[in-house]
Amino acid sequence: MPRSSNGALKRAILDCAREVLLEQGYTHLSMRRIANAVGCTATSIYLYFQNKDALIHTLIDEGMDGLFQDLSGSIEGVASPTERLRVLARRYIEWGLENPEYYEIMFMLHPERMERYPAAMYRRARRNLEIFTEALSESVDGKVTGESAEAELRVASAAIWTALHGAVSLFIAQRVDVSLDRDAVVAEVVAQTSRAAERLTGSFSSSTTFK
Amino acid sequence: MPRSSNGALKRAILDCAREVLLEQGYTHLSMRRIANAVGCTATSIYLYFQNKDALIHTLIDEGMDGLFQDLSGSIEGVASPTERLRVLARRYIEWGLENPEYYEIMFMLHPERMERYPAAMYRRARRNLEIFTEALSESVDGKVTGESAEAELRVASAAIWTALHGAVSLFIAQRVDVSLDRDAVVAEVVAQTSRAAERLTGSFSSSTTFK
Amino acid sequence: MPRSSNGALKRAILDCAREVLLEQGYTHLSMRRIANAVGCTATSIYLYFQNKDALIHTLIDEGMDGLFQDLSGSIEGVASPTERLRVLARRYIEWGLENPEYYEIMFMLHPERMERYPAAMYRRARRNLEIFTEALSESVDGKVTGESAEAELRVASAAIWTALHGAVSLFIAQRVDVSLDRDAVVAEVVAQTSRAAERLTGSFSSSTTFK
Amino acid sequence: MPRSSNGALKRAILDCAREVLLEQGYTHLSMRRIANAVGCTATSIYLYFQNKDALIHTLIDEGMDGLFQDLSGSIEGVASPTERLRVLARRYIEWGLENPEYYEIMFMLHPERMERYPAAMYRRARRNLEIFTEALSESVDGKVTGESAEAELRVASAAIWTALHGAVSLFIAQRVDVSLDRDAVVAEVVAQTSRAAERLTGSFSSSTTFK
DNA sequence: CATGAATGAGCTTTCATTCAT
DNA sequence: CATGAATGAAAGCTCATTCAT
Repeated sequence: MPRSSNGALKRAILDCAREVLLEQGYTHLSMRRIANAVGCTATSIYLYFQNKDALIHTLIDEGMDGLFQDLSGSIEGVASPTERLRVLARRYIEWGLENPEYYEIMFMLHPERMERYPAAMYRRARRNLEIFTEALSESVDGKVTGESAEAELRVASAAIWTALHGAVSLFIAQRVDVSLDRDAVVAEVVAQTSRAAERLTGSFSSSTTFK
Repeated sequence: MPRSSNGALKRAILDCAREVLLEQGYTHLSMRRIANAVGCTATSIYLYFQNKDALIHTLIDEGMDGLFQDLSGSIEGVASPTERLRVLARRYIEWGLENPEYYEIMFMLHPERMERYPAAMYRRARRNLEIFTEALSESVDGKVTGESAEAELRVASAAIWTALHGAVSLFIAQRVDVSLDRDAVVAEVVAQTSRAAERLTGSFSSSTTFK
Repeated sequence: MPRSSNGALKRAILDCAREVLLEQGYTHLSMRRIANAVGCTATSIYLYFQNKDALIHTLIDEGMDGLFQDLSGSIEGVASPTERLRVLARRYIEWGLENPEYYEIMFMLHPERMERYPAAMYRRARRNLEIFTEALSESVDGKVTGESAEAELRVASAAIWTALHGAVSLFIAQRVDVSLDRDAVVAEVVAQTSRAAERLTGSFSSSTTFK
Repeated sequence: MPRSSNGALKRAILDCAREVLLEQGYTHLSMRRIANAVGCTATSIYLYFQNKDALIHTLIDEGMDGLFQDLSGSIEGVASPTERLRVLARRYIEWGLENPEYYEIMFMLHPERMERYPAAMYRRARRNLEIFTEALSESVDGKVTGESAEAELRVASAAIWTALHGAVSLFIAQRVDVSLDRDAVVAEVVAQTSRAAERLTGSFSSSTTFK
C-alpha cells in the first residue's frame, strides 16, 4: 500500500494518532491502533518515528506550537495590556476545548513520559507560559517594583495558567456538571484570572495577607 | 496467608493499592502488583472487588470522603463566610498535595473509567463541590438575587473548583516550574479564587462584560 | 489445559526447551516455541520463570549439575590419579556429545547472556573446572612446588579444559570432517590432554621454553 | 551517497560489518545496523549480496583466507618441522585473539548457517586444517607408516585444531577465568598440542592404549 | 547504482481475568 | 476464604526482505 511518498504517511500517522487519541483516549493509543487507523502496519511507523515516545513528543510539539500561534495571533492589535491578558486567558481555554486531543497529551500526561521530552521542544513549549508572563508584565507596567518583582510576576502568571488549565482539563475529562452553562463557567474563570494585574498593583481594597 | 477474617484483607488491599499508586503511579497500578504488595494472590482481590474498576471506584470513594471530612472540618468555627471560602480553597489544594495518590485517581483519571462510576458514589463525591457552593452562597447572602441566582452561584463555585484543581493537578504532575516558590503560587491561586464573592455582588468597579 | 499441578509444567517447560534447543538451535529458542512444544501458552511460562534469562539460567544450572555428577561419578573407585585425569577428560567429551543441547547453552552462549548469571549458580558451575584442577593436583602430588605452584596447576587445568571444550564444541557444531573416525579424534584429544601431569613434573625430555 | 563505483561500497559493507561485529557482537549484527555504519540503506546491501547469509559467507571466506595467509607466512623460513608445528599452533591462537570478530563467525556460528556454505569456499577454508596436517606429516616424516598412516595424521591434526579452537573460542567468549595469566594458558595449550608428533612416532614411554 | 516505502513474521513481556479446587 | 494454574489479548519493538522508481 505505497503512499504518494514525500512524508505524506508521516502526516497521516500524526493525524490518525490524534484521531485515536480523541476517540479512544491516551490509554488506548498504541502503535498498532495508529497503524490500523492509518491503514499501514505498525512497522511502518518506525520508519518515521524512532519510537512511540518520539511520536508523542512530535505531537506535543505540534500542539505547543499551534497553541502558541493561536495565542500570539489573538493579541495582535489589542492595545490595552489588561485586555490582552483577558484575551489570552479566553483563547487558552477555547483552544484547549477545541483541541482536546492535543491538550490531553500536552498537559495531562503522566510526568514519566515527559522526563524524556527533548530540551529543544521544551523551550518551545515554555513560550506558552511566557506569553502570559509578558502580558502580565506589561499590564502592571513598572508598578510592581523591588527585587522580587520578576518572581512575583512569574508566580502570578503561573497561578493564572493553573487556573485556566484546571478549567480546560476538567471540561475535557467531562468532570464539570453538564447542567452548568459551559460558557458561563469559562467566562467566570477568565474573569477571575484576568484581574491578577489589579492585585499585583494593589489597585483594590483587599489588603489581606494570606497565611 | 489467611487474615483475621472479616474483611481485614479488603482493607489491606486498599491500603496497598494506595501505596503502589504513591510509589509507582497509576500507570503501574496492576492487580498483580497490588497482590504482591499485600502478600496475597491476584485472584484473592477478586473476592473483595468485582474487578479493577470496582477497586478503583472504592478507592476514589474513600478519597472523596476523606476530602470532604477534611474540608468540612476546616471551616468549623470559622465565622466569616468570606474567610470560610478562603479556608476551603486553601485546604482543597493542601489536601490534594498531601494525598496525591488519592487525588490522582479522584480527579485526574480518563473519563472512561468514570463513566461506570456508581451513582451512589457520585452523589457522595458531589458534596465536595457543594461545600464550595454553600460557602459562596452564605458569602453573598441574599445579595445575588433573581431567577438565575442559584445557577450563578453554581457557576462561580465551579470556576473556583476548576482553578483549585488546576493548581493541584499541575503540581502533582510536576508541570509547574520548580524554580517558583510553591507556597507563593498556592497563595496566589487562593487569592484569585476567594474573591469570587466580591465579583458576584458587584462590590468592585470592573463592569466589563465578557464577550 | 490444566496440568497435574505441583510443578509438572515447570519440568515440562525445561524439557521442551531442551528439545527445541536440540532440534532448532539456540537462535530459534523463543518463549512461544517452547510454549508450543509444551502445549501451553507463552504466558504460562512466566508463572514458573521470571523471564527468559531465568529459564535459560535454570537450564544451564541443571546442565552444570548433571555434568558434575557425571564427572565425579566417573572417577569414583579410580585409584591412579593419572588415570583419573584421563577418565575425566574422556567423560567430559562424552557427556558433551551426549547432551549437546545442554552443552550448547552451558558453554557456547554469547557472553552477554552470561553477564547476568547468578553468583550462586556460577559457583556451582565452577566445580566442573575445579574437579580437573584437583585431579591434576593429586596427579603431580607435591612434585610441583614453589610459590606459583597453585597458579601453574590452574593454568594447566584451564588448558586441558579448553582443549576438551574445543573438541566437544566443534563436534556439536558439526565442523569436524565427517570422514574422520570420531572416536579416534576423541581418543587423541584425551591423550594430548592427559599427559599434562608429566609435563608439569618435567618427567620427560622436552625442555623447550616457549616464547 | 554514491560511491566511486565498482564495488567500493561492497568493500565498505564488509568492513563495517566487521566493525559492527567487533563492537556489538554477532547477535546484534543486522542488515540495518551495517547499513547505518556504512552510511547507506539496508536495501543497498542487497545489490552486492544476495542475502545476509551470502554476506556472512563472504566475510567468513575473507577470514579463512586471512588466517591461511597468516599461518603460511608464519612458517616460511622455519626449517625444523617440529618447530613449524609449534609456530602454527601459536599463530592460530594469536590470530584468533587478534581477529575475534572474524573468528566468531568463522568457527563459532550455529551449523545452520554453515549448511549453506558454498563448496568453493569450503575448499578454501579447509586449507587451514591441511596446513596442520602437512606440518605434522613432515614432522613425522615417514616414521608413521602402514595403510592408515594418512588417516592417523588427519586425526591427530584434527585433535590439535580442536584444542587450539577451544582456547581461542573460550577466550573470545570470556569464559576463561580472568585471574589466570592468558599468555601462560596459551603457552600451555601450544605445548600440549605441539607434542603430537612425538606421540605418533611413539618416541616416548607412554605405551598406554586408550580405551 | 541506490533509494524510499513498506511489510509480515517474530520477539519478550504485562495485563485483567477465570475457574476448579 | 484463598489459591494455583492458566489464558487471550495486547503491548512496544526489531528483523530480513521486497519492490517500484
